[in-house]
Amino acid sequence: MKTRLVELLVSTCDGQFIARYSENGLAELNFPSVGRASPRAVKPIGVPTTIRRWHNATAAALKAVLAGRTAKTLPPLDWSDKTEFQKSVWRALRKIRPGQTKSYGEIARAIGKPKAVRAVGGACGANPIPVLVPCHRVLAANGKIGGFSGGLNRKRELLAREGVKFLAP
DNA sequence: CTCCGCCTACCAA
DNA sequence: TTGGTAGGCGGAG
Repeated sequence: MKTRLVELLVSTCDGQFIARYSENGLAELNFPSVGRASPRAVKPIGVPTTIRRWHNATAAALKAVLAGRTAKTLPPLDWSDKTEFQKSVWRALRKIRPGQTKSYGEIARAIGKPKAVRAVGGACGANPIPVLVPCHRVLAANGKIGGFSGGLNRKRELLAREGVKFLAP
């Protein structure tokens, strides 16, 4: 169950990401939008202690991944109201280490649905917590970069920082 | 039910 | 190699 989300910003070398928390954990992470931050984002005061702790973890993890390193700890992720299929895909994504990649087909096989390749792409596109749930580490079967809802340039950049080589689209 | 998508394997040039 | 494409599946409306 997810009602009102608490919005907090994370300032990084790439701009201000917006993190949204439910009572269960981090529910969404948005890439910095062109322009200024969401006016709805609040400062980390008057925020429940639990959420502040989660946010500290989010901020540290985000900066680590943006630098091409492994996130030591993640806050709890709120995937309630998501489908089982999506959750299974995202769980599989979390097992891919920085610098490693898998193809959509490999993810499909990993979750026991070898033919749901395209649907895996759909779940990646619906990932509400990019970067921390590393959908950018999924490439097309031919070694090409594949797609990315956050914009291919971001995917290229994230992969480059992890030292990953890929073929042109 | 229909339509669409961060895919793939396959076939024709 | 490159380009076109049918198959397959989950999600949204």
